[in-house]
Amino acid sequence: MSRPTMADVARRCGVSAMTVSYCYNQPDRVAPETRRRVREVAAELGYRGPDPTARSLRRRHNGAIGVVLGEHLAYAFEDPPARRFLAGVAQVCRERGSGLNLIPTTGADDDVERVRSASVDGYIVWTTVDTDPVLDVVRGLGKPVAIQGGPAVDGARVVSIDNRASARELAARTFAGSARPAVLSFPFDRDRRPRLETRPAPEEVAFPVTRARLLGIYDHLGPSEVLVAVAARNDRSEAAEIVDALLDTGPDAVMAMSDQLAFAVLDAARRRGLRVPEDVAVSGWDDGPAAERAGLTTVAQSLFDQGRDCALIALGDRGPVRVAEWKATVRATTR
Amino acid sequence: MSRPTMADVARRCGVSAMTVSYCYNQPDRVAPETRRRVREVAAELGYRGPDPTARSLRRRHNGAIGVVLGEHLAYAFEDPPARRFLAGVAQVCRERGSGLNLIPTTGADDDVERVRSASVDGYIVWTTVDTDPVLDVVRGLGKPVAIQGGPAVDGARVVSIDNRASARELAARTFAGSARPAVLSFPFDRDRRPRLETRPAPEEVAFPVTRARLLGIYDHLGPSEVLVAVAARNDRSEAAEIVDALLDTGPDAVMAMSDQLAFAVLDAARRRGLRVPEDVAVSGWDDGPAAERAGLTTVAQSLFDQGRDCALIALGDRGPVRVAEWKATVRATTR
DNA sequence: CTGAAAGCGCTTACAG
DNA sequence: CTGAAAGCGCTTACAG
Repeated sequence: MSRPTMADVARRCGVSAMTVSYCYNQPDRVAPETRRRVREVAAELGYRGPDPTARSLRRRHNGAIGVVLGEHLAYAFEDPPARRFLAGVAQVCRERGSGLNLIPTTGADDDVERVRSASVDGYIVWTTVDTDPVLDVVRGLGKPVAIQGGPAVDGARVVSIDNRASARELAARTFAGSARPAVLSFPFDRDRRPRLETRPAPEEVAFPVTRARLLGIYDHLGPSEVLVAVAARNDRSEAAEIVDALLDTGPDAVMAMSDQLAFAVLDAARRRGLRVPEDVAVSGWDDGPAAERAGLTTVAQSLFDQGRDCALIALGDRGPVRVAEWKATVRATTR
Repeated sequence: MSRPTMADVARRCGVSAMTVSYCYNQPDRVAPETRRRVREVAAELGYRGPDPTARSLRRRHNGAIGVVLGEHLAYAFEDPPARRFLAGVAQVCRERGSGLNLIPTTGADDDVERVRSASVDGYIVWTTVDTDPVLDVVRGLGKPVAIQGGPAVDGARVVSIDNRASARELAARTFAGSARPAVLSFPFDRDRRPRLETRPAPEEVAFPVTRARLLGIYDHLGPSEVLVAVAARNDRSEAAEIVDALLDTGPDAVMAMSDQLAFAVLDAARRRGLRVPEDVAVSGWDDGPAAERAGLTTVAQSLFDQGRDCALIALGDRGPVRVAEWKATVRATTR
């Protein structure tokens, strides 16, 4: 006999399997003496408790949520906002005794199958492109789905700040008195091709969060021109090159779509001897711990709390989705 | 009918359940026309494929590994070495189409049950204390277990560098010409009480990695005295206070047990106007990307590769455990 | 190329 | 306080 099963313990013990089951699940229902004997035999046989998979099948409940990250997984451990978000998810998992299943996807064919075949009770999708096939899969599974940031799709609940409104307000702060405004944007789509564009059309942008922020910026700017640099990813050092290209055009104010990207602008400004905010105003998003230290003007939002909210949704909480809070935090990097 | 099952599809299609099963698992065995009809009916009914839990039970295989982290989970996303390790684990998971289950433990009573009831095929335990009850649980489950760093226990395979040998060699580099050597150590146990001790006994140390490094340092020092500062955790800013206490004693060389802790020493040295290495030599462990930038002398090891190795073990790979490689990388912070 | 049947290991509503 | 039985949804070796 390899691993002993509940039936083995029951047989050896002279009781029914259900009595053994109750010993683990509702010990109070079992006579103390019986319980003692069962535990003894279990120990003797090396039985360590009910098989989790069989239990999940029977109970129709896995005790785990799946978190879909549209990136190589190292990303989840590198990107500061993603980390804060996941920390929030993890906190709820702990409170609820739930498991946390990480499901990285990269746009490969097997993504969909890997997402579908995870034994989880609900899904959290980290913000992705409008047409991500993973969205269709998770919606059709009859399990709760929470999406951080967007896109908004039927059968899923979105946890996000109002990106457009926050962009509008931040633009007002960052571009005050600016003659040559510029934007350092997240990638527009999964291509992640870095580039410089003049007032790109919002329809070009496949990531809804990025699109909404661009729209908010346009709301503020009206019809005026604006240079938009597109970073390959949310990475301070990797953005250095595109930031250099942007600063070569001589902007006097740059709205970056994250603190990390804003730091990349501050780094480059320092290298060039530009004064901030006198020569160039800079702002970001997220208000991570580093933003305060750097005196960065930024949109504060709690990715941690959004992680918590997503986890609660994925675990089946019904209540209304509360719109995540944000606040423009004005510090020293803007005029 | 809530979610349709395989049997529903079969019935509606006029075939047996096993034919439907084959359509998903070995499509070639099914006649093209039958396959087409099954897919059609499945789509019509909203059947999205075999239930993962039922499949796991039947196949006796979950397609997932559990990673036990003896910390609040935010840690996994904050600690640089842990992140590199997990990135390595994640890479193997991707290659093998396996799931990745994060199981944070904090020493609470329910730890053991949460670990036991994860539906996984194997476990990875991130280095922990000798007496962690989780070790006994995972060993008794009849599933492969890999432990990063240690402790070494029966029924589990350890993936680690030779910490004692690396400490011996690093001590030789760091303490060359030193009259007042000191150590900035990881915590000794789960208490994580920061403190200053003079040559603490190795038996005091419940974390085997920390103990082995201390032993290696003593190997080099012989019977001489050495001051050991114990940090609460592997965190650059959090260590500032204990580092200050250490520097107040005027050491001329500090071996820190990680790059992060070494940076904490460099930070404090800079604040005090101490020259490195002239006034105080500093070294660390891990050789993360930041170490090279800082010119830090450190023990290079690939936590990423160790993550890969642990994942392969947890997935059932048999081959001999290769001892992880390390190399003392001497740069500018030592004499 | 397709099917009948057994069984993965458990839990639960119901009876006694 | 304990048990007989059904069933969670699937896969597989075997037969035809």
